[in-house]
Amino acid sequence: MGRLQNPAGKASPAVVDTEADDIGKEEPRKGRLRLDAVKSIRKMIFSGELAPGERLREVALSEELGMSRTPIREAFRTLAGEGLIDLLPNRSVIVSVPDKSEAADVFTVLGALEALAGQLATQRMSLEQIEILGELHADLAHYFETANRLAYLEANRLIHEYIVEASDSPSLVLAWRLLLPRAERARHVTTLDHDRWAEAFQEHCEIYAAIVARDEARLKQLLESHFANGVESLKKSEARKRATERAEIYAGRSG
Amino acid sequence: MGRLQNPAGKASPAVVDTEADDIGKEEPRKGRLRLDAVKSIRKMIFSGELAPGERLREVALSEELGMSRTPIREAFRTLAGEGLIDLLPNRSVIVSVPDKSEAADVFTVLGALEALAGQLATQRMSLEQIEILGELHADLAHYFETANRLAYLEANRLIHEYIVEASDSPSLVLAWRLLLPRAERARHVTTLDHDRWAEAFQEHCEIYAAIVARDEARLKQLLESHFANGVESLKKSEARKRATERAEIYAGRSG
DNA sequence: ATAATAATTGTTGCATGCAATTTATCCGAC
DNA sequence: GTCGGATAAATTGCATGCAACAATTATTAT
Repeated sequence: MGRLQNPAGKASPAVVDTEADDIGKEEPRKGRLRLDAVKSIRKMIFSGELAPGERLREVALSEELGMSRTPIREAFRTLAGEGLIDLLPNRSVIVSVPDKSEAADVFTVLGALEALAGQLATQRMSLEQIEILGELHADLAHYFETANRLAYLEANRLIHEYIVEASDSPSLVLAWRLLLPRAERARHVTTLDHDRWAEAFQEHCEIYAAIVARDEARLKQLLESHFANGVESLKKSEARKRATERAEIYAGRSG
Repeated sequence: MGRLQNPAGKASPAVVDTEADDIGKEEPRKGRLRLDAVKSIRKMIFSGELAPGERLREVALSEELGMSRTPIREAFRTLAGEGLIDLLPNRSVIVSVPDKSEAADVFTVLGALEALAGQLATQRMSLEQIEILGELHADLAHYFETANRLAYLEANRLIHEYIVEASDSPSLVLAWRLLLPRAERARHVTTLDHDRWAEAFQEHCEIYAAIVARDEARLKQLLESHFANGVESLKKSEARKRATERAEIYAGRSG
């Protein structure tokens, strides 16, 4: 098993393709093994392949991802910073177990952050930026009308990201980026029902209008309620899901 | 926050690994080298020993801190997550250069976070927690009256931390802790003049009163203005400092 | 002398080995 | 049969070595 170097060796098929560059701002040039590890492990957590509370062993992951333990270890530090895994002293690292209310929690905090982002952005956005946002909003509208759920969610994320970055507040962007993976994880376990979808889109239209009008106070309020409504919908969805799970248990289904 | 059991019943705050808050240990214990590195490097950045933009070389740091490159490298990942350093692809790591308005920026965001924390805390705090907060506030008052500036700042930090943790919102705590080092760095370059000190203490008294009264709306407003006032004072202080520096340059002083 | 290029040095990225510590297994006592 | 302790296996933390990449200096051509 003594693998020497792995130069240019795409020999390992287990590596997932790395297309989206969600979080890192480092250019994925050469030393990308660590970043690949971060993305792969994050994906595993989102997909549920790694269950909450599950132990992450360095050797197992390194073999699965076709790299040595070092980049895995370093990826752990990054993921720990995102709160996706917990580093226990001399013991294994485990996938953090999301509190049952984590989804609501993270959206609440994101709501506060984006409300502030909206305030700052209305003051600081250039006309070009508002124009770009208009295009993004048009995309969103298109995906809503064509009922393209996945594309809509991506456009939605882009808009929120754009507003946050337009706040021109490095700390705000930093904190927002930190929480984003958790929100994504939360989103992966919930579903967007159609009523909420329509409502959310309507809210987005108002948000866009408030930005164009540079109505700071209104935008803040809109963003706050946008997230609060999302949390509400989420809680309902969760309650429904729990009820379904209970029903399955009673029906004798185990998996 | 995603932790399984709380080991040995130590009612530790809701934070995961990040960095354990032990006080200085000279003995090269085991399993803590990485955390020591994080703390040491952070301190160097705060103290200015490592200037913004300065390159961090792994070997130099490892020799200075008496450890190998590995824990240094891992510490870099953590610090990069905090935004204190920037990781360039295959090049050196550099101390991130704080934007000249970073202090105001980070305090603005912290203000929004703590305003939310206050809202949540008023709903969720137990009577015991309020009692503990009362003790912390009494400490603060004592240090204010005895004009013990350093102890006051520490007590101040403890109170804010306690409120944040009392929010019982893992995401909020996570984001807050992320920004804290930046705020500390900002604080290290500013001074608290006496007028602002008195004003801030007065605000703290009102904050405490609002918590006892569980007046959510008022607390939120108080915290917001508490931070806004802090930012204001900061900007004035910065302007003063810049003026002084200019004067020194004209006077021919270089150090 | 200057500019382009090649050799050299320095630094980061990754792999691997070893020691320390934790976790798991087995055996005996109650 | 269950609990407790000693031993063995597994796993993490750290150190170190090697190769790739970047920066720097030396060399050569114009």
